[in-house]
Amino acid sequence: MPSRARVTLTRESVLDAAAELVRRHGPAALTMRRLAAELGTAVTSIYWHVGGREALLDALVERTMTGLGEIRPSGRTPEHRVVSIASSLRRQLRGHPHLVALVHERGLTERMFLPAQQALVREAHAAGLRGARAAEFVRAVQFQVVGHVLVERNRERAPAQNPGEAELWRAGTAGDDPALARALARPVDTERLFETTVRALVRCLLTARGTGPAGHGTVRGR
Amino acid sequence: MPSRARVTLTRESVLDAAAELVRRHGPAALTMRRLAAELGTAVTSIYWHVGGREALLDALVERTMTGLGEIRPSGRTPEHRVVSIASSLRRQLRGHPHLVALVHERGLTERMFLPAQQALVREAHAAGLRGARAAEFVRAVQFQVVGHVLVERNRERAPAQNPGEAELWRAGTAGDDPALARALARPVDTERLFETTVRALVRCLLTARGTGPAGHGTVRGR
DNA sequence: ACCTGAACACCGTTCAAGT
DNA sequence: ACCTGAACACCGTTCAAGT
Repeated sequence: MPSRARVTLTRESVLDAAAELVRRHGPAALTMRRLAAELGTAVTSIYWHVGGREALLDALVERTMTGLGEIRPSGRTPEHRVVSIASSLRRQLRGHPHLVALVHERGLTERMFLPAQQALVREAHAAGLRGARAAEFVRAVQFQVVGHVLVERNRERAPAQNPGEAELWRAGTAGDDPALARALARPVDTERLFETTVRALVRCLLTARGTGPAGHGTVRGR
Repeated sequence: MPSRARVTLTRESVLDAAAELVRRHGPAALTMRRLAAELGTAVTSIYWHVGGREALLDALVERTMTGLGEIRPSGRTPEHRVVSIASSLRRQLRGHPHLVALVHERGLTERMFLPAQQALVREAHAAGLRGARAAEFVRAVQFQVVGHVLVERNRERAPAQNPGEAELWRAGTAGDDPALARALARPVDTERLFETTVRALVRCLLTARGTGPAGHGTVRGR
């Protein structure tokens, strides 16, 4: 009260500072001591407001995730609308690159997809899928989108692979298909790849007619 | 020389001990000090043989990866063979659960797929795909398999989601489809999901006829 | 060529003590 | 109710010194 050189410390202000630290320098830069320095307080004050580092990260992930915004499907057919849901989620996650790492580290990748699930269920229903079939469709899209984002983010921060695709496909390993070798030596256009694969997956799963999902494994599913 | 209470320290023996530590207690347990204790040497000796922690992890990932074993496609059609390649890679990676985390942390997920690329290229050719189309196919499968493994491994070590799918789909949020709600509240059968999605993706990409991969721009794909 | 301990600059967390 | 510094038990890495 007397000095007021700083904003009064609250749970919110701690989370703000933490989020800013992560945004600017990545998750590794978020140490309790550095955060305290940024806030101009003693390290131990943070423990009073948000608990330890684990709790802090939990709260941070939670807050960022709820702020991600609505999923608004667009397009006329279910196929287009599902692709738009997937693209929209991907775009949102790419807008918070460090969040993806944070969420992954904390074993919460599944949570990243929860807000999109309802939207997907609606599209599955619109496409005539119900029950377990619809559930499988939702899960398939979920795994593919989240998985793609994880791989994409990962490769973005790994500039020099060793040995990378470029070297692997320089020699005559391509079975007399130089165009293929050239294509594989080039960096991936991940956005295009994302749309292509999601579209292919959706098309196949939504139009799969007949006796349910393709049989699998040793006996015969369902 | 005089005491010889321990095996002579070599680069190999250091890597052995490190791999064992990771296998038994996870990557977080691999600290230089603990490793030294395990080996019965001074911490600094490790630096002479393998360099710092980064170099150690690099070497560890490298060694484990080369020991993963061959990819042996089985099945009569390209579709079956591609699915078998994907399943085989997934199985190998699941046999080294900590490796996946290690590789991901180090931004090397792409490397996990390199040994499988050649096999996939052969199948793409056998299916009549060439050049950029074949490359896109390989990449699509790559992203999907690696992405799936990442998501799968991630959800395995996140026992209690909060709020999880179970809670989300308990209420009447399923649009009068109780079977769907029940299915989404249940844990995922990831193996089945993996096979279904890979099969769907492969089928769609291998049989896509016409003018090349689906258009992707802002306007309207194909 | 190989190994050592001491030292440095960091961590997260606890706890008794202040106001 | 809120904040503090001291202390504890850890980290990875460097470096001069040993043999």
